[in-house]
Amino acid sequence: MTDNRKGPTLSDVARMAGVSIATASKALNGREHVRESTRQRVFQVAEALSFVPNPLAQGLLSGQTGTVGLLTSDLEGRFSIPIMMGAEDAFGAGSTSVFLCDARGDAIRERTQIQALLSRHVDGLIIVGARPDPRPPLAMRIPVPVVYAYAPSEDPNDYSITSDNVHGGRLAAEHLVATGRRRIGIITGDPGYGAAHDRASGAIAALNDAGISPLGDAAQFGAWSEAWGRGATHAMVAAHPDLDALICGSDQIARGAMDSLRELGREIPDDVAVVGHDNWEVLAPGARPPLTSIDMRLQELGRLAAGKLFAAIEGTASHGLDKLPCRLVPRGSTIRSS
Amino acid sequence: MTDNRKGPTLSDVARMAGVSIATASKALNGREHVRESTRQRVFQVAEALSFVPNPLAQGLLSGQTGTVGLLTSDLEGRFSIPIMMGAEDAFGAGSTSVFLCDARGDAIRERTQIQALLSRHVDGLIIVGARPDPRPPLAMRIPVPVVYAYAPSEDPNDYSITSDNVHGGRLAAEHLVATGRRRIGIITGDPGYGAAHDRASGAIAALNDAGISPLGDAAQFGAWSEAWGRGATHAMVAAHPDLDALICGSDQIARGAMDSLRELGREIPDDVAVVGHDNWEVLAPGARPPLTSIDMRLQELGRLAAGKLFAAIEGTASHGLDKLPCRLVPRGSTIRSS
DNA sequence: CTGAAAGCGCTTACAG
DNA sequence: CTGAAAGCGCTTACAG
Repeated sequence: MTDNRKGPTLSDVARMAGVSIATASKALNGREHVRESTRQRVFQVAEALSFVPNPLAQGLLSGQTGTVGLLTSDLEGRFSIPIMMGAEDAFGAGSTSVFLCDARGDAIRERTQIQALLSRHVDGLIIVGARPDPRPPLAMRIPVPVVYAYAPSEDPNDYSITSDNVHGGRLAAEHLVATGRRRIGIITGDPGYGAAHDRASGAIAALNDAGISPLGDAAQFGAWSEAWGRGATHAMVAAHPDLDALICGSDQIARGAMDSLRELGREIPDDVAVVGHDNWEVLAPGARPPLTSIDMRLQELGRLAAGKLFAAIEGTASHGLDKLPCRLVPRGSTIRSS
Repeated sequence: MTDNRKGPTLSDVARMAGVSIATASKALNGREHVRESTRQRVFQVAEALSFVPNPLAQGLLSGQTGTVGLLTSDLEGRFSIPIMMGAEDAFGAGSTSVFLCDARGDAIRERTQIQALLSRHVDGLIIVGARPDPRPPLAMRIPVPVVYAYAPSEDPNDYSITSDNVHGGRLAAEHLVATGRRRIGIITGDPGYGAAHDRASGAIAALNDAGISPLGDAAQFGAWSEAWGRGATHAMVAAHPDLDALICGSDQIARGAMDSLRELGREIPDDVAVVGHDNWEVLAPGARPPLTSIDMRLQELGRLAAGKLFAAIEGTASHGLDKLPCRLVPRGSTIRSS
């Protein structure tokens, strides 16, 4: 399990290459004023010893550690993990590492984790909120660049990147209209979420563009749960027996909706088409039929966030809010597979 | 966004307290041979300056950094996040931080991430596998203690802690027997998973203890999916129309099973009781009725793993395999709520 | 082109 | 009880 902890050190390399450690350092770091043959020799020795510079020592000088902290409050890891994967892609292997910490949606814990990250001298921070709505900016002075992902910061001076919820709603509606639906209901989540309103208004705008209105002339708000999806669908079918499509604010709501539709004897997608939101691997493809859903492209979101953070670390900070367009993933709940 | 990067340093504290930095260091670290009044003065100054020692500098000396790496291959974050939370609990706030990295189930990426973690001088590693089955040990020399969680290492010389799948299966069966069920079927996942066999054999052993056998005299293996749960349930009902309970290898399978039971006109739990496995927040409580499930106590698993790792870092390494008993969470799918 | 020296922030023997 | 000095591993002006 354990082994000799210490690897070779720069002075080992220097000694074996017959140069001073200053020269060895310069050679390895590509500084100028080193004879080519010397550089080569140093490299050979370094390779032979499989020398790896100690980033702690480097960091002590430069203040940079090649690490970035990703602080999440998303207990499920449902949004954070794809975002983290995207961030890792952007930073590339080896050079910069991304470390994820969980704040558990707790402001105190958030402080503690940030202190821990900061005391380890991360070069930057990506803050991933628990919900897509704007959140207050970090309540402390942060000496490194910060990027807010998924949940934007309320401070327009910060840089944030979030999913374009209006666009997501629009995509869902356009897809249904394009596939011939006209009697379309909207069932979405907790009215306390701005994202719920955004998705609904995007959908409604697209319907209006097609000359129609949502059933009941408004979206139905409730909760982000299957149970709400079931209940709202029952009510919707009772009020509008001729409905032919449902736009749902989340995959969980959509699952509940599909459940109730089946119970009420409506065939999916023949009688009623259903679109979800999140394109969650666990829920969407396994549904019966597989659920068409709006994908927020979280991995891409993470990639972009990391790119902005990297630029800020290098000195070019961004400000304001970027919105990443969504993508519709069509499946059997809206289109009968041949 | 940015600020004056550097905080106060030990020598700032020393200067303001009118002592040498050696004395300041000793005072702050509780070393002996420091007059009490001196210590107090140093502490006051440190507090006033909100001095935080630079762990990079400390680490350079001690070789310890107060960080632990948690390497996961669990893309969903479904198992890793609770384990990480448990580990954080065990380490307590502030002293040791846990950083999560994602290997994406890719051996090359695993190496890269470990190199990154190691070059940052983590004090130890927790390896969380993607599936509960034994996995090969890390393919390289690791100079720090390692603990395998969830997926045990194949090397008995390593220390691993995993969920007691046999016990989980047993709990499910005992619960059903205790609530009066006798015609019990077992539908579980991919036969390539040892965990599937373990859960099934635990359940069968408990049934045997009660003097009964599972329907069809064996567990039905298939896949970890809703679709398999649906299909297997249809077959099970056809073959054993008098069944009164189903033990499922995962919550997803259970959800599929419940779906099919309802479709076949069986009331849950009156006609047929259903037990899942994982107690997954997303699927279990929202089911109709809420799903009784086996909880693997992943957070506790993380806590224990961290405890062992900490002990190993302190010099007391463990070896072999610990199995954490499961916990049954009863809900409406097995017990009619009053 | 090369190396001696100072220094990043801290800790630890070792003298006083 | 207190402090000057050396050193952890590296980089960076500054002399040669």
